Amino acid sequence: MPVSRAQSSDSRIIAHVDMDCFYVQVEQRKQPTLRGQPTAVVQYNSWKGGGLIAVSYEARMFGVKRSMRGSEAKEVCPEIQLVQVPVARGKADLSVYRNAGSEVVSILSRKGRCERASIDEVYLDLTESAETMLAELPPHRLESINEEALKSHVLGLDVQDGDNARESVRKWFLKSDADHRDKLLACGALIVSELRLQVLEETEFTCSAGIAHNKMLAKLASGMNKPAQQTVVPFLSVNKLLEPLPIKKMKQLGGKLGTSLQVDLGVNTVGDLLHFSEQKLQEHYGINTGTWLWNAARGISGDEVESRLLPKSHGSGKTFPGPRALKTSASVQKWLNELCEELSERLLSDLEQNKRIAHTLSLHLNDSESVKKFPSKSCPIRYGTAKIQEDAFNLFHAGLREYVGSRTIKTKGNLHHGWAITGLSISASKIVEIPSGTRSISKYFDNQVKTCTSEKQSIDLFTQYDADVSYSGNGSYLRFHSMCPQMKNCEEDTGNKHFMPIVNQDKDQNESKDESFIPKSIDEQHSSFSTVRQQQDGVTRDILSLSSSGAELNQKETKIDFLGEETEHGLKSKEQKWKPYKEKGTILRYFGSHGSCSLPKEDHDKILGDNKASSSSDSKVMVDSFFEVVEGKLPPKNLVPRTSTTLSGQDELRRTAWSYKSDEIDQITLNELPIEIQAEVRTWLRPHKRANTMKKGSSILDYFLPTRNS
DNA sequence: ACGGCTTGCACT
DNA sequence: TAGTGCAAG
Repeated sequence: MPVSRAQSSDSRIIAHVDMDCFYVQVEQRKQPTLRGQPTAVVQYNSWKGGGLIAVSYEARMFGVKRSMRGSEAKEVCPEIQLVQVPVARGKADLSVYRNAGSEVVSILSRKGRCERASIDEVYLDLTESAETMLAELPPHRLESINEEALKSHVLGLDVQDGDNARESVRKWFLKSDADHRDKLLACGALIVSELRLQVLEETEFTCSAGIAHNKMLAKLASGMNKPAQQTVVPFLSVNKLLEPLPIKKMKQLGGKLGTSLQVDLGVNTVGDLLHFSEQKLQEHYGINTGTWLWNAARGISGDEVESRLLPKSHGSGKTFPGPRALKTSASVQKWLNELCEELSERLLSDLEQNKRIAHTLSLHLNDSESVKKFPSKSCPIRYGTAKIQEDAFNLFHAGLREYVGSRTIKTKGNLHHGWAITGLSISASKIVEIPSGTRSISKYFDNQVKTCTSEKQSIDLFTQYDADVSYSGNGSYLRFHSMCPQMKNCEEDTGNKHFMPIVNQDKDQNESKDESFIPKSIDEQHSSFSTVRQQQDGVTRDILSLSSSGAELNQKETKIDFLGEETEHGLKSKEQKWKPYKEKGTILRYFGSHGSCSLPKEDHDKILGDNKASSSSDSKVMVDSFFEVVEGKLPPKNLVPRTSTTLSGQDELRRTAWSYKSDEIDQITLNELPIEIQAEVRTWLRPHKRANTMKKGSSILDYFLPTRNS
């Protein structure tokens, strides 16, 4: 049956804040003479004046639109000022805008829970702040309401014109017998108006905002009165707002789904959508989307504001339209190198500034020449520009082989290999924070990374690893897989998901001739690896630091699995793969702090699915971990071999799991650590709690199911 | 033969 | 999971 929870319990106060033509404002701040002038930001001026990506409101009045070319804009608005996006490494560089966005976020996140939704938008959950305000200093007790708040647009408010508007807004704010939800909204609007003023004072940027009872409505509202204004959506005006609204104006319905609603169901406004039962919508669009649509039409959205001030991934890409498409391996490599350089730089600053590490590197390509899509590829990330470049290029070859392999192709001497890359992008995802207790460790990392990249050397800074939080079986455990370049005799590990592509050099030879691409020899690659290995004489070498946000599960103990046997280094194989690290005589020494109890699976799932449950004060202990790879030593006594109950019998034979108790750590072991880390580890060995960063269940249904059951 | 470049999320 | 596709701005 229809969902009822959101309607009744949705007295949250949510704001959406949206910077006005943000890139333009950033440029205007840099160059104040542009203020007040019709201005647009363009990238790549050479072809038809470049493409517009942001347009000032003055320019919009002339009919200038985003997606116009610079020359078109000049036609409709001759006096328009066109500012170019900075270019670095042959591509647009958006870092100034990203940084400006961060400035804004740091201000807007002062009140309530803040979610950075894009480079220039945030959502705020102001429920608590609004409730506090209402309890302590409700608007009707205020002597005055600030100007900015008085300029609010309150939907459904009877407003004549001119000065009257402000007067009725004031009355709305001061109304003491208003609906409780409206009072909270009023508080929210006051808070938002103050935040917006702070943004203006501290950054010189204006923004617009919407204040409503959920994200969807807040977002809708923030776009209604721009620039530099805010709009409030009282509960009772929701229906009037939505009914006449063109379906495509709703977030998520601006694309194919919206078109389908129009074409297939004849739905043109949100009001039209009301005539369809939830079941009917589910029949057309599936259970999740169907329910979502049914709710959306009624202004219901359980979507929560996530607490997140930083992006979840970093990417760098470029298009090579039509004639400029990349047709040689060498040109792809060249551009990949540029993209990887940018990405690496951004990863490094994320590490420095936010103590975060990405885990996955992905490559996406577009090929114009064929209907068939070029496959995306990913692998574990290794820090250091050269490493990233190398891995990216390997990913490209892995994709390429798959791509051309599946189609008949006559290559011989033909520069046209049957592909032409029109889009190239590389991205880093699965970014996790290094636990706060490991600051000095991250610093240690940090220095190494810098050293490495500045010397343009390929040093294995981060030995590859894979943190695999397993939720299956009885009780959970953490599994760490150390990774290294695949050498001969490695057994396939079915449990591991990351593999580097195979680089078949025989196959590449044609290309190398044609395109002067010289593949790095396997020996070379190995030597860079063994350089590090050689240094590993008894002392700490490769240090892996890992925080697993998903690991905020209760664990009696954490077990580390590592796989088997040392591999040969001097192989002459022409193939290289990435596979699980298997070292004979290698000890993974592991230190961790652990929770002290375990949960039955249902509770376990509950925590995973419910952000609030685990962020509350009774949240369970976070598992922090830290281990190093040291050769030629036996496990310290405090590493007790165990058999993991979740492994199959065969795996049990191959794997050894070590669990560790923090109070049994061997001082000698500790003393082997770099001096600056020792103290840190000692404090860190004491169990401590950490905020949960676990995402809420993402299915739309998840938002509503809890109430259905209750 | 062009709207470029980034993000995030749902689905499978 | 990794890979694909959609959507937004």
